[in-house]
Amino acid sequence: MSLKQIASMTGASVSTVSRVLNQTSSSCAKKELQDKIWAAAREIGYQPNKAARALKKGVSDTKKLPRIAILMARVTAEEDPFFSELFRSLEMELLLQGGLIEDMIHAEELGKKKLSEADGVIIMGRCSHTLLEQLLLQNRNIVGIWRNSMDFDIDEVICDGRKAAELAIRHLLSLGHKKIAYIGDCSYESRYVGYCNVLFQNKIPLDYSLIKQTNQTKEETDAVFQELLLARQSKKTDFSAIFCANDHTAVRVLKLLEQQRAKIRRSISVISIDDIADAQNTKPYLTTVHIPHREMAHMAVMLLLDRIAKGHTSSVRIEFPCRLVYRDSCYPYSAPV
Amino acid sequence: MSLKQIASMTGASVSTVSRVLNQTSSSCAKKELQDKIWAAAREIGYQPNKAARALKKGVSDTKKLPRIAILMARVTAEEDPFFSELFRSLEMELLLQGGLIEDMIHAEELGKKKLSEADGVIIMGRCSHTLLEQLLLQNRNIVGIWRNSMDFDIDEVICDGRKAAELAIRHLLSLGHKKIAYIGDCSYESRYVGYCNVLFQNKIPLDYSLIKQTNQTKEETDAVFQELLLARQSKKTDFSAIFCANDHTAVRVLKLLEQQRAKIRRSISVISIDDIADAQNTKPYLTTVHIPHREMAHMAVMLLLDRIAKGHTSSVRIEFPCRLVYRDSCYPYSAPV
DNA sequence: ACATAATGCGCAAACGTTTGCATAAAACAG
DNA sequence: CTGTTTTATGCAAACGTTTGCGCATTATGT
Repeated sequence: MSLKQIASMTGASVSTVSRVLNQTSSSCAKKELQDKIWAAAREIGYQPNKAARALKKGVSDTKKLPRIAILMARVTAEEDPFFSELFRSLEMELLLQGGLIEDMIHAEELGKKKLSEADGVIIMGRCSHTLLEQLLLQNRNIVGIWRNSMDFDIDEVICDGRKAAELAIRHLLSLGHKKIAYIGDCSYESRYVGYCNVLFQNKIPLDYSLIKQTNQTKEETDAVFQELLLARQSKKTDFSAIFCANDHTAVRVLKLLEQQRAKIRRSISVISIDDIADAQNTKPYLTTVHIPHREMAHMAVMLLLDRIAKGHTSSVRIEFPCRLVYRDSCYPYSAPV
Repeated sequence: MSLKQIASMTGASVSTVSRVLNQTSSSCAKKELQDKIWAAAREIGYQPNKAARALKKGVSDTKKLPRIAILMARVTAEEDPFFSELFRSLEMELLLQGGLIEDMIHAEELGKKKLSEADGVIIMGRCSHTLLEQLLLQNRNIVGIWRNSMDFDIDEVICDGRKAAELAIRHLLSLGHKKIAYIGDCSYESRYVGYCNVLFQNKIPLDYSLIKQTNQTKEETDAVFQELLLARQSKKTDFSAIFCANDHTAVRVLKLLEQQRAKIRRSISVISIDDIADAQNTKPYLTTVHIPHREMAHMAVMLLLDRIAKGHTSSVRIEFPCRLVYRDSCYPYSAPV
């Protein structure tokens, strides 16, 4: 399938065919011949050879890669493994889809100059409204990922924390648990809301002695865990399951449970949200809610590159579903002996 | 930057350079010459011209276009102009992004054979659950557009009808209207829900004599309009605004209002949803809620082609916001004389 | 009817590669 | 030293386009 073929079909020369099909100028062939050429083109379903065309036109083969800045909170893998897994996914997708990481900026140290040089910005996690407003003035191509907020007019790729929590809690309920403790960072409001929601729907009153807020340091998790244990031993509150707001905490909790097995004398179910890699290094393996961060990153990058290429019109909200991963840390409820 | 340049730098011929750099066979040049060529290549930072290479290698430039089937209800532009505008947008985006419309199938006459040949399917509007289940067995690459349902596990591009309606009704409320009539097709549940919601939130009881269901034929719209007018003249219900579930109905209603201006003796606000092209051909121009069907189509096609290319993993839900378009058919409320 | 301008069309070169074939040089076997 | 294989290299054609140039044909103005 080529110009040559059309040429031989119509008796015209290759150059004429080229000129007609490209409509280089209206005066390059008689109407009659033009029709014949178009007919032939349609007949064989002509599609111009892009390579040849690009070659001839000398189109710069190296279309410059869009430069992406990533704006993120300063979070180490130690503090939040999920966050850094998400970041890796973003990196990978950028590489795969041909984006160039222009810069990685921590929200606090935003030197604005850099951002305006980037073609697009990915915001990971929370950032202040004032910052976002500033950003919007400089650059319309912004996609937010992993920020459960919907206030502003930027593209968002999200996974609903509330729904994830509901999935987890419903699972515990279906196993017969009623007294479910909560250990969570205060930055996971939506997951906490999900926890409360499901309990409320099932007419289980909140027991505030079972609800522990913590930042995610190991020390504080340990302390909070001890509080729970003490409360339990004083027979005031006897929970049979723990819902952790994220895997990072849950992994620590599993370790503590293992260490204190003797004291506890009853298996306690643990469930959480994220499905980080470490969730499969625990004993027992952690049952958790998977957040599809690979797919989310894929979508975020695709969306951003599309915005950069085609221009931004209407902002969009892309929601991914999460899914329960059944592993070994949840047991059917059994009454205490 | 080309082989030729390297050739002239090293004194070798273009063919030799090509062979060396491609390592076609280990025995194609003396060690010394090879080194010289590599050195030169490094010096100018040689990057092979992909176009030329593809051309020569005859790599099928015509990576076959994915074949898309569109599954849609049988709706004519006469019956629902928005639906056909959306369809046009889809057609355009498919063309633009390099999809091939394999077939257009009306849901009722689904000959299954065709669908399995397509690489992907776009479902426009509602379709039965059993049909969807069948479809999922044949083809995972399905994206739904314009179907306000979320039951199944397929990609969805949506615009929330409830929110659109809420936008419209809130606008009327902000203009001071309290008695707002509803004329709508029964297939627009979510818009009806939005209407009820806002009234409820504002403690305005529903007046069922103001709520008229209709299919969208001109005749029935006319009949329903007459009913409303009669009820009004009997002084039982005095509405000052009409919310139509879609522009198609609203356009007709505006015409009827214009015709009967003498009888009505008071301007009645009209608002609806869709923002079809005809909404700007009315007198007065119709105030309505814009549904970004172009952007939705763009996204749907992009998503589908991506699924086809990369495989489908987690289904996703993409929600576009709608936006109120202020035109001339809504007036501030003024008490009747 | 003639000069001039406009149009219609083909030839051939070019874009940067790759590769079959030819040739020259080297290596080897006798 | 001759004949034969192997190795090293260049020539030129091809891939499918686009486009400048030139020639032939037709239309236009006087």
